[in-house]
Amino acid sequence: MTTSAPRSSQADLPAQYDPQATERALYARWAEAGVFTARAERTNREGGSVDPFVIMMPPPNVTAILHVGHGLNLTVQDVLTRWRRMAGDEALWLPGTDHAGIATQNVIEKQLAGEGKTRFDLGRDAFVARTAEFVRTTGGEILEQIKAIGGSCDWSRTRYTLSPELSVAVREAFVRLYEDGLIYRGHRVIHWCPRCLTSLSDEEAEHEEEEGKLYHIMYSLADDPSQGLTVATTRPETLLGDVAVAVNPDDDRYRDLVGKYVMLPVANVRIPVIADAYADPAFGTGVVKITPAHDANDFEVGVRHKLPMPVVITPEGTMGEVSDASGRVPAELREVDRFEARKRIVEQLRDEGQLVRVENHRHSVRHCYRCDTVVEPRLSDQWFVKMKPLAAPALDAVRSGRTRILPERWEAVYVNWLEGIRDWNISRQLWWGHRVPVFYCDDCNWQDALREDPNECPTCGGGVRQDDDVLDTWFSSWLWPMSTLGWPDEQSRDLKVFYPGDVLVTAPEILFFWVARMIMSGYRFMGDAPFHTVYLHGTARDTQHRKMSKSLGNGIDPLDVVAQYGADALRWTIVSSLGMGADAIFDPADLEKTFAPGRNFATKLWNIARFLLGQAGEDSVRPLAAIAESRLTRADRWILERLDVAIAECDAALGPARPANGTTWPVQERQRGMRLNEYAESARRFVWNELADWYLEVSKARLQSESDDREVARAVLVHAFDRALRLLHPIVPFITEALWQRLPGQRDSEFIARAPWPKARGISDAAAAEFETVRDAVVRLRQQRSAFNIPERRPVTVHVDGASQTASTLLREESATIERLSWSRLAWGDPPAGTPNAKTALAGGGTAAMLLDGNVDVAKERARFARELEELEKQLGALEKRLANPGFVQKAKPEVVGSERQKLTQWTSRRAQLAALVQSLGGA
RNA sequence: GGGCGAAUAGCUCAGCUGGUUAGAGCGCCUGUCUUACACACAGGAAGUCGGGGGUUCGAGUCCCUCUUCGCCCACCA
Repeated sequence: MTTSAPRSSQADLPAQYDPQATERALYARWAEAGVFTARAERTNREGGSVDPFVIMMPPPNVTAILHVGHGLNLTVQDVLTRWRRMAGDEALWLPGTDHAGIATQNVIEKQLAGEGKTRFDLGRDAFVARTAEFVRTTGGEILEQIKAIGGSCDWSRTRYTLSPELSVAVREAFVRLYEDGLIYRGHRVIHWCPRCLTSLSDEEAEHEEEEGKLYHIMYSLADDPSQGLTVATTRPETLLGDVAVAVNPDDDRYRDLVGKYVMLPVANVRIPVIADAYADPAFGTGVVKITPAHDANDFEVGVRHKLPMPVVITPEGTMGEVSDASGRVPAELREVDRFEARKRIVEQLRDEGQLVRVENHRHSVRHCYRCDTVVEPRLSDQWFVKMKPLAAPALDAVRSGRTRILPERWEAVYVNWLEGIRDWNISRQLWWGHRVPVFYCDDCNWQDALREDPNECPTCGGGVRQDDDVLDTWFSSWLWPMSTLGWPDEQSRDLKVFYPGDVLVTAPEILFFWVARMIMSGYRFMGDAPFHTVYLHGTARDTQHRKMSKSLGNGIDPLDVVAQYGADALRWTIVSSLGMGADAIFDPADLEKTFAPGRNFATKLWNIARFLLGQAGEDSVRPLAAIAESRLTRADRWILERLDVAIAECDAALGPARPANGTTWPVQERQRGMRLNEYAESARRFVWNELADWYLEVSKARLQSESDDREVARAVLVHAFDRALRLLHPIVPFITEALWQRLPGQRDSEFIARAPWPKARGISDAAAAEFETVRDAVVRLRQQRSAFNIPERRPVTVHVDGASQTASTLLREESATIERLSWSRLAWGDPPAGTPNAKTALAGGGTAAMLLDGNVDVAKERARFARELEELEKQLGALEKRLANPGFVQKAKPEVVGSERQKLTQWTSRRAQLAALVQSLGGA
């Protein structure tokens, strides 16, 4: 053994960890060594022996710099990926970005507006080129941000939804669905954003509750102006597009009027009174105005009754005679904004005495999810995907347990949505995106969806033109789990090896937009779901529980946190906050309060390493397996057992990585795992409260000795810390890697990032439990010192008496440890006569009574014990009652009853001890 | 309108199938610059588990109800 001074001491390591100096360089080394690159040949899908573990990163929008919500999403994925990589899987976390159709186009249009231009000034090609250029820089920045927070993505497989490769996939999917009759051109009322100038899917038009008005308007009978019908509407401006008023066929009030005509105010056209069950007699007046071109329900009525469908609102949201509306819009209302027109029309109705009354009316109004403009329902021609056939297998996936959704409650939401699914409007009147691959010949009316651009019309040889619209951005996203792996090339190696993947990590907001659709496309094109687990994490919110957003200015820039506290601190705080399904609350006004715990934890790890390197030295240590069990002390056995417990808890919290049978989640496993906060807490408790607070303190004396026991202590210490670093690496990858690299001893990998995940030793013995007694004794002595204000450094002698034989032996054997950790000296037997003493006692299994000398207040101490005794009596009474209860003994689980009995024994003896103490201290 | 979730220490939250004396971090109080760490150490105070009712031998945990907050869905003209 060596007694020379360690070659290196903690002087090498400054007192505090500096993430800035560490993180970037470490990341570069990982990347250079290809640690994050998935190797297909190692997997059992290609003759290798290990399972693949695949996570597809939800591609961030190229427009947005990352906020802490992204940080949360990415951290979860990275923790899982790093965990599985260490656990032996061939882990693939595939990164990429999303071209984000509307969002990106809006950004560029805003830029142009600043220059006093519109996209039409540039023209389509120039606009697309400019957007692509913008995306090149922002997209790159995002990927750098992911690296800064430690994301262990496989950068060799980075993808982009608008890349040539993925565009091929998008086109293939479109053409296949078109050929299968699942994509069709629909003429109907859709959601239209007058600001973005495009149609939106149902999901993109979000409901918002608003305080509105319900206007009651008189429509006079055409043949008898003295009579009329009162209709109720929230949108009077649409009356210009009215083609009928509807009453319920069973509504006696209006039966006689069906078939007659009314005069439409303002527009002054005759429209019929029709009978349709859509009119609800109980709502308003029971009479509905029918505006087929500007209301989805009215459109249905219009179709049923073969009514004309005049469009009276322009794409820009102003009033106008767009189609079939000749003579309906008065000249003074043309080009007037719809909300201004509403005011004017109401005024006019009031003036003409047609406005019966106005009442307040709370209702929800749809808004554009990108710009918040009130959406206008408009009759238009759009491309739709028929969803019912796609939804069926996706429903079955979740019902059967092929794919689970966590937290479980979202499964019901998912099922509910899919059961009522409606067709998906996929065409957008934008320029930024995948162009609809449908071509037309204006000469012979030929039309088809094609994989390759045609030069001429295949039917008549005439010129062809491509559809002007682009596809919903989600039409590329929904293919992500397969397009990123090479689909539609069925021979693609990555596709064969890494599809289907494992876990999808995202926020609940895009369950419908994205998750459900990926499952649908997975079944449609690959015949299987793309993942077996959907983990929906909470939303990042501020302390007022408001969603963090750019507009509210309450966001946190993860890079700020990285700069101030380090990536590990950011990740630690995030993971600690990840209760299953719970939102994560961060305080943007107090980063210190929010992220200091993570930084402090990193510093703690750093200092454990400083101690280890300084006290234990960097000389090689024996592997634990080379040390005979008999050489291990109680403390050694205890910390090794605690390590086993920590490993077991971490494994249980993270849960099964995949269903046991590989395909379907059994009921008992379906909700297990993915408790990242519990995993973090277990690991933290082990390394801080057990390893650092106790084992390390206990080892100090041994490490300073020159006996062979020093080598044992070094071996155990290094082993335990090594395993702790491994357990923590997925959460705090940088500092664990930095420290692990310096650890003396055996290396079973070049990087901790690829080192094997810890396994429990599975050895447990009574000696480990005995250390708990030692710990109890130390704690009790410290409490006494504190209670009696005896300074820590002041030596006191503790006289032990009344101990049971076993406890006495144990305490004698461990007295050096107890003395050291409690700054006390143990002596056996009664104190010298005449010393002013106070009795005290040790807790737990050590039943020894002790005397603590010094100038202590006997009465005060007696009172303390009396209080403790009183409390114990109460608890003991309840316990005795419970154990005397036949119901409990018969019905409770045997192990519960057993532990209660054991407790009774312990408490009873403690009671006797306390009673004796109180008495000996002069108590009544 | 339909559905779902939350309410536990001053703050942010754990507490998984009902069963130790309900836990953690931060904050607070007392002491300590103990040769790894004051971003730390030791000790401590602090909770009628939102209100009410019920089931049970036993309820923070299950059921009903009320209150407050939040989310999702919706063809409330």
